[in-house]
Amino acid sequence: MAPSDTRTQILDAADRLFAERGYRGTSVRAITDLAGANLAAVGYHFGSKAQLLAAVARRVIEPINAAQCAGLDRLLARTPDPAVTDLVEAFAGPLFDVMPAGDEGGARTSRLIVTILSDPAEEVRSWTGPAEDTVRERYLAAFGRALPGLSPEELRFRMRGILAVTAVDRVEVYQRPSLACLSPGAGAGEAARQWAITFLTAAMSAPPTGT
Amino acid sequence: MAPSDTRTQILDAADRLFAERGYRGTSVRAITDLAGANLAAVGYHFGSKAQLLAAVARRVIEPINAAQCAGLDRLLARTPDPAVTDLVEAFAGPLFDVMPAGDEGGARTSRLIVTILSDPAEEVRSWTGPAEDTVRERYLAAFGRALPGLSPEELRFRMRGILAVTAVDRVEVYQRPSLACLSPGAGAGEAARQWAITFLTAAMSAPPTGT
DNA sequence: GTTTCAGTCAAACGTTCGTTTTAATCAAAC
DNA sequence: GTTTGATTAAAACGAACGTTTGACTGAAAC
Repeated sequence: MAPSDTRTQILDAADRLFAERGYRGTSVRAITDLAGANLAAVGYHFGSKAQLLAAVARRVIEPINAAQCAGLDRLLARTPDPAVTDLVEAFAGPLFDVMPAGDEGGARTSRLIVTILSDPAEEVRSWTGPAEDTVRERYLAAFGRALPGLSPEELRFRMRGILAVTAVDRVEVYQRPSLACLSPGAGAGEAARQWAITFLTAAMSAPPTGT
Repeated sequence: MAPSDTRTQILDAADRLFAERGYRGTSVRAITDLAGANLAAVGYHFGSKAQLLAAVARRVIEPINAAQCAGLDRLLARTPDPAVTDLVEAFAGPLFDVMPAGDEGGARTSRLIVTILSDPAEEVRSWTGPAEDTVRERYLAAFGRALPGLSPEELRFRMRGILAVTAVDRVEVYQRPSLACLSPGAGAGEAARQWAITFLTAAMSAPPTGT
């Protein structure tokens, strides 16, 4: 058996409940109940509720960061100056690829990410490591070469737009399933992915705003 | 004196604290302390913490909705088929105009809006009225005429993108002031407004994604 | 002068929270 | 068979929460 099966079952339960109810809206008791574990197991395996959230966050975000990094490496191996479309796809694509078992097309995971990223509490945002900043800086440099004439400030603004569009769209669909345009399954996620790439490529390629 | 000065002071305090710490992260005691009022005043004037949030939400969102509606009316009075740029500006502009006294360029109000919109709790999202859906449907129809060939589903996706970009950008700046590109004040907000219009006009005008 | 009533106040209610403590469990090591 | 060390279990901890209560206030109404 894996090192302490309860540990991963708690991670799974916390993953789901944090996404559905937020960090403060989820009690440790609710997590251990869903995981079929004892209340004290969270303290034993993770130390505290905040450290449990950090573990959940790392488990879901690290693969995305790795995929974004690998995608950029793949592009740069071909040409030193990739096209905007390719950069957009390499950066935003991994956000659509996360879909663990039981996740409705990755929407629940997206909900978890937004929950973590948008929570104002310090303890919720303090899980982050240096890897996230590194990959963002690398894409920033690549986009800067693909879009000469764009001021660094406006470029940063546009990169924030990429994250906003990819994350928020799927969150809304998750919260209000009536918004789901297509039947659930692989089809819906794939359509949203293509829409996002179209939308964001056009947005990123816009001429610079006059200062 | 206005009808119960404590009432508006509680509204102001709740506005600030909900934006800074979220709904669940803000205790009624913290609100009444900041407002200089008694703990029971919230129950007396609003009924409950959830109803206080609803009052705060209505107070901040209603002017935005009215401005969006008026802007569309103004455009439609000139021509039945406004350009995409004008529609983007009329829709996204009011989100940049909200800056009550003490708000750092409207960033705190944006934070409040995102807090309300992204909170998973039912009681937080249940403040909404029919006015919000109405104005969105009107813009949807106007964008549909300006962008023929776009499927209704992709059009809805793009409209969600508008909200995502305008809201999320300013939230991030609010949470991490180090991201602020320009010196604070009227200049920073105005630059972001122009960047957003450029970004979103290009995105909305993109040719339809092949099905 | 008395009544009235919206508003304020201190105090307490019962509940839920995250965390800690202490004892029980159980397979592997010796 | 006993010891060991990691894991689980039950119970309790103090603190913080939203809400309610009942007394108090002070100016207007009569």
